[in-house]
Amino acid sequence: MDSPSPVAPKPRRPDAVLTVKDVAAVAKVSPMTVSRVLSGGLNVRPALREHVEKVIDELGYHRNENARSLRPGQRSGLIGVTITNIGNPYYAGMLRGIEEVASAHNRRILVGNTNENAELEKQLVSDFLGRKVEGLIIVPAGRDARDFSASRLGNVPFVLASRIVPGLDVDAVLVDDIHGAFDATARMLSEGHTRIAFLGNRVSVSTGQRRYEGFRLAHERVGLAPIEELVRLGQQDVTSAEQALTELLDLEAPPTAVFSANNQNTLGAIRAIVKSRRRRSEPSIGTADAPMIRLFGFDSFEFADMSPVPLSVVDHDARELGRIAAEMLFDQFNSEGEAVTSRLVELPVRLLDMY
Amino acid sequence: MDSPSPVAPKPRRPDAVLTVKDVAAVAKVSPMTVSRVLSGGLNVRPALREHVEKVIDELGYHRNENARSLRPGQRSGLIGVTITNIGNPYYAGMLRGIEEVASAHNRRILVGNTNENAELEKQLVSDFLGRKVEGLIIVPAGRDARDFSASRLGNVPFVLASRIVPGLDVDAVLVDDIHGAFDATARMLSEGHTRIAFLGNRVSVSTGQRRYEGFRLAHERVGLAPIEELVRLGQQDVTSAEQALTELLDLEAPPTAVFSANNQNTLGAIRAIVKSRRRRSEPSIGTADAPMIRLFGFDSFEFADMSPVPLSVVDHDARELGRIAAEMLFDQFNSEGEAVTSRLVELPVRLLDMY
DNA sequence: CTGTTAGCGCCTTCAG
DNA sequence: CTGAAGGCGCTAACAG
Repeated sequence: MDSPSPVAPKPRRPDAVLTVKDVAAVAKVSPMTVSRVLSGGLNVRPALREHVEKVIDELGYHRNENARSLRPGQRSGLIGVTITNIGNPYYAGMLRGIEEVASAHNRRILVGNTNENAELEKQLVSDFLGRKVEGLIIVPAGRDARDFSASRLGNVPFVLASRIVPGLDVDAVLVDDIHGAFDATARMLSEGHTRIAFLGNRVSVSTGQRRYEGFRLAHERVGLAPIEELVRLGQQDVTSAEQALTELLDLEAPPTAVFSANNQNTLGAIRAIVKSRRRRSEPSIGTADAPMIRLFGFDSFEFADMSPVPLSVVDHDARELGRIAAEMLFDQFNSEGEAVTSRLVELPVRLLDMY
Repeated sequence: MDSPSPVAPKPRRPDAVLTVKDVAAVAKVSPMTVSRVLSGGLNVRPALREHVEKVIDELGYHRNENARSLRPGQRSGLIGVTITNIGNPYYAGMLRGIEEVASAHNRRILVGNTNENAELEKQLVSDFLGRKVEGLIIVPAGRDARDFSASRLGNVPFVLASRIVPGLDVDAVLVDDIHGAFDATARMLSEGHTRIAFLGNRVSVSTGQRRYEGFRLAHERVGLAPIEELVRLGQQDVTSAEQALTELLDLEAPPTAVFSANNQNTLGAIRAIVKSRRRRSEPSIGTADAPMIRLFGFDSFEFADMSPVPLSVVDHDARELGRIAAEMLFDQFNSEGEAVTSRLVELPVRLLDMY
């Protein structure tokens, strides 16, 4: 291929990585001069600086950031992010927002998937701390506040994203779950629905709890209460959600409306509705004889507007949530040692009709 | 100076991060013993080991991995991943696959978003190299093979994922675009369709080019050629795809079938078809008078099986693609200096009928 | 089994 | 403007 190599670098070992010394040797200057050039070359004679820069480029040298961060006062430039499921499009959006802000602050992100496993989360955090991350953004899988104590976290600034941990008073950004669920439910109630099903995930997850709370409060406001036999919790995937709603639709007195508290449950609900109508040979669109069930889901998803079932969603921007979480973290960097009142941001939602 | 206080650790500066020395001082052993305990404590008296472990835990000490990786022969435990758009669910799936394998090998991942920007990509890679990543997995935004030369990449092992760079002979994992498009097209041809539209994105992206090639080859095999007026390239979003197909459907001799080369185009196609039938007051299902147009799309999506238009897809698993890319990278680690024949893995696809 | 020494790559400090 | 010395946290190699 191409090898008009003008200068033959002679690293000590053939496979060894280049160091400032190697560059210095080739450029015939001291390592210190190379170091200065790398840091902007403010106090270096312009001609020399250019010469050194050329050598750096020719050799393909990259400064060792790890060694650099070893010196006291130096920052590692790393932010640790742990997510319960990176494959989830929702968290992908969030990650994108985090990356965006981190990049703008010239930081890189270390990403770990906790798979909803608190033990794994602890290990990842510990590893990240070992890599001297400057801060952490965590979608908590664990529910034990002690695991997130300042000492366990090496006094590193951190922010909880999307979920909170009970009893843990720290910076966090959440979706406004309660208002979102409240508004959606209130709307269905105002449309005349009184038998509204609730499909949610484990209440032990803070979002699940908060969304159910909004659902309950909306009923309370009009002097009603959720109908227990129509409340199904704990569906973590599309299949179990589909099954749950199928069962409800087969009841003597089925629900006339459904609130699904997250994507998986919304998708399952749509499938259950479509299949149920097919099974009963009902038309795919609502009619006087066979009115379409009212469906409201928390969180939008890709192609929600292509849903075969009319659908409204409580929407928000995961990417924005990620951005805010990251901004909060960088805020903490700038207010070292100041008042430590923790902030809770609740990202506003909007109701969207996808039909 | 200070009286022996057995419990209270005395770090040099109040906010300084703990080091092995601090632990050693509190545990009343040498730093070396602490180091040994941290590395598994093989040659340490069990009682002493437990004592040290306890101190480590109480103090909340975390070993500095950056300092550790400074020693020669030590690995950084980092893999760099650059992706053109982390927010894209497709790449989120891929990232998950990568993380899964990296984790299994006890490596962490540094993730960067290149936003389809070759310059940004170069900067990210350079930064990652500075952090001494052991390897790189890249979804290339750039198309200049020189940017990926071994010297530019610091001789770090790397793998291209999802796309290739022309003229760059390195390990890569791709979807089997050509066969996928070929098989899909062949099937439509065997069903009797001869006027098949093609909706694709920029041919400059390797996947776009390869998918068109499969489309062309399938025609060639039966002695036909793609009909140029039915080929529309360059639609990057749902709206432009919808518009492109709408135009085709309004031709004197419209296509009887459509091959859409990616998600965005498939969704646009579905919309165009649904609206076109509505506009002409044709029933939403195919009839003898108004037969449904045949639609085949590359890549599946969340609601494919609920499409209002009968649809087949060329499906594959992005997570599996990520896994394979990571496996290939770790293979390279294990075959340092061996034969450097680069491997191209083409992930098999499967045709699915979603009706 | 435990401790001492030295040096990884870089940059702050201080001399020249 | 340039260079030399020293030390960041850690652990191989070598004592003891």
